[in-house]
Amino acid sequence: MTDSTSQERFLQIGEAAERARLTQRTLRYYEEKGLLAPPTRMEGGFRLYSPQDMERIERIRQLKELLGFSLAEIKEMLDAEDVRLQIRAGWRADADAAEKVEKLRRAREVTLHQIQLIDQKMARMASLRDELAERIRKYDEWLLKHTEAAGGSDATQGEGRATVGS
Amino acid sequence: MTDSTSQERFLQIGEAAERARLTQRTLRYYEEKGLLAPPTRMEGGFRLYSPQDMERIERIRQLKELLGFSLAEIKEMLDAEDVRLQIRAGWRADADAAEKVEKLRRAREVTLHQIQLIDQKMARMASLRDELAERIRKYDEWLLKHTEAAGGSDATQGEGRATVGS
DNA sequence: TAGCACATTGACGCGAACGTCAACGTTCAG
DNA sequence: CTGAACGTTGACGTTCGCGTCAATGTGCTA
Repeated sequence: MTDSTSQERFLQIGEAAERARLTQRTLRYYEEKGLLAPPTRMEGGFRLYSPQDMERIERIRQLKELLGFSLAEIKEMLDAEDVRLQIRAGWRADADAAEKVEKLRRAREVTLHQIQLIDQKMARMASLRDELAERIRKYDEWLLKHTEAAGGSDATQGEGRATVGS
Repeated sequence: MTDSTSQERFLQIGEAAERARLTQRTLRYYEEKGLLAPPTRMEGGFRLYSPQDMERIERIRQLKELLGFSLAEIKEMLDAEDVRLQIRAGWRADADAAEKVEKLRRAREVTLHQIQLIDQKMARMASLRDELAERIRKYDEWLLKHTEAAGGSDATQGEGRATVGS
């Protein structure tokens, strides 16, 4: 098995973009903006994205679409986070000590801050959700009143009983 | 007391913008784009925002900042949702019946869809959160190793034991 | 009645985040 | 070795969501 399904190979920009659900332009743009490190190239100059690159691309999408950060903000985050990779690499060849510990602390703080932001957002989203769910209940109430009053044929599209939940 | 504290009065664009944490330009822009119905005016032409207007403005902010929708998307949502207000108003003067029930169904669907989007987002955010929390644990692990190894003085800023949770 | 803060419309400007050519080089199957 | 598919670097264009004048009108105070 030479791994035909998905992971663990280097991808050219076309397939990379496709898998990431982004455009080639976007990938190049991210690179241009320093969000993505310049990927390795083939001899002819074609970009080759490693699985790690793909991971990072995915992270960028998450941070952008899910949390709504600007690319500049995302860059900051990833930059701070990159300590991780520097660790995996030749880190034990520790030139100086305390500085790296400090970097680690920084990275930890950044990540923690992200978590806090997520928690805040989720809380606010939950409360908005409640508001909307309540609204649904009102709609249902009114609809019941009006449909049973007008004793009509109730055969509009089969949307089914979508659960709203707590 | 003629209500000096906050609610229940009409505001000019200056104060309205201030309270909403937006700019006057933004409010006018929203109006221009149809997100806000043209508010009432003073005789001279100055805009006067009602409490309901203020509510709507707040909703727009929520949808934009929290969920990251575009103004166009928000407009759609609010438009569909406006059935609610048409209900509160002279609705019982029902000219025709089925059409309004249909509008209600539409509004319900739109709201339900919003809820589903929120649920999806929250799920993805939760999983991202988990990932980040896991990362924090790794950081702590490494930090422990490196600080106990280098037998250092551990008195860097009092960040405290920030809980990461499950 | 003057003066100043506040508002109005119109128009142009701007940064972010890409889209879209154009002109050209690379890869690889046949 | 040729052709189609794929990629490369500019460079200019576009949309969104406002910012920022400028010229002018309004509201209220003194």
